[in-house]
Amino acid sequence: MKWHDLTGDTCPLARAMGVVGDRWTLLILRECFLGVRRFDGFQKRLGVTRHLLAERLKRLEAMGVLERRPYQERPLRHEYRLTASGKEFAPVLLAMQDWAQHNLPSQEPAPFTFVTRDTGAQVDPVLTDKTTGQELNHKTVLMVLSEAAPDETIQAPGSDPAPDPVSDTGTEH
Amino acid sequence: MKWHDLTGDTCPLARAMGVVGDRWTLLILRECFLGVRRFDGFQKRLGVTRHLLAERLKRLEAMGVLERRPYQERPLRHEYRLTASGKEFAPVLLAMQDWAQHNLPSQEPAPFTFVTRDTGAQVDPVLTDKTTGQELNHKTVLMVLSEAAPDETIQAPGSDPAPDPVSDTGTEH
DNA sequence: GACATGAGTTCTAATTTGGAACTCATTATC
DNA sequence: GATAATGAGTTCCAAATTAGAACTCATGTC
Repeated sequence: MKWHDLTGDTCPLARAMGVVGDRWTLLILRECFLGVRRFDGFQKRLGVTRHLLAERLKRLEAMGVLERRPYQERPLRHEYRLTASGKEFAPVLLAMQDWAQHNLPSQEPAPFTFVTRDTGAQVDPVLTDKTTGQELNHKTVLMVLSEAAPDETIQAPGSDPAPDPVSDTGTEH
Repeated sequence: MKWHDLTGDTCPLARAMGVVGDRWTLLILRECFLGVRRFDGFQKRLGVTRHLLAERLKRLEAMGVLERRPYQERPLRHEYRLTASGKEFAPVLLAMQDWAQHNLPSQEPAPFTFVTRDTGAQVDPVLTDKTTGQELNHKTVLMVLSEAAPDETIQAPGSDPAPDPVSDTGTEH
């Protein structure tokens, strides 16, 4: 499977991987949210090679996540900014940061935080349902195949049929 | 920069990239949430090479996201299950799926959906603050460097100093 | 004139990924 | 009893991607 097969996949997560499925792209977006806009700004802060950075910025632009716009002429220079689509990526970054902070601990504190714009307080993110307000996590939400053909249903063959996908099946709590 | 430098980074997002920063790992986790647990199950559904799959599963286990446990002896066989840490990844997957569905559209419908376990209704995710209930997005949240040294502050040199990192600075709305 | 800045591009070498075949233990089939 | 089939990898080579460094080009500064 090639990289670009992913961007046309029917699975939204696979399409997302076609955009941010590498070690650098999400970090580039992190920098965007921190206010970085220029090529050398990204390059110096991330340490990514100029080659790859150019590649990634081009792809993010092609995907509509960033836009390239001139900030001066003579010589002509462009900067990269988040589009509306790029800005909507903020919750993903927040959720990912929160997960990593809780599950991939580090000695050092994180080099940045998310604060609310009005009060400046640090945020404590939780995913909820827009209509019911219910918290969304592995205990409350189930991922289901939409109309899978019978032979496409997932099963653990043998003695453990049709498990509840997310919950445990075994004897442990 | 090497792959494994990321897993020790002070930035949680960089550490997260050390785990899911490639095209396959997130899709492997997707399959886990759909109930897949066995090597050949992942391999057949994803089309990933056995070589890489073995690599990735090993890494997810090493990172504490999956655990490998025997489900039979003679011959000894193991299955892969989400750990508590892995299950906590659900909101990230949900946020990512939601973003991709809205921002990387496709002709075809998604092959799966997230529904609530109690009512079976499709979820409509939104990230909120646990204490205030405020919606968290690019309009309400700011990403700030924690105690950056003066020379480390990010700035667009020249005529556009200290921009509000996330909002627009230009004349457009 | 020599050096600096900003945004890339080009080149080669190292690493990672893809594809396919191979292993090994055990069970099922002819 | 020999021959597949299953499940979970491993091994090998070719192809693609990434890293690292140097180079370009237009302008601006000392």
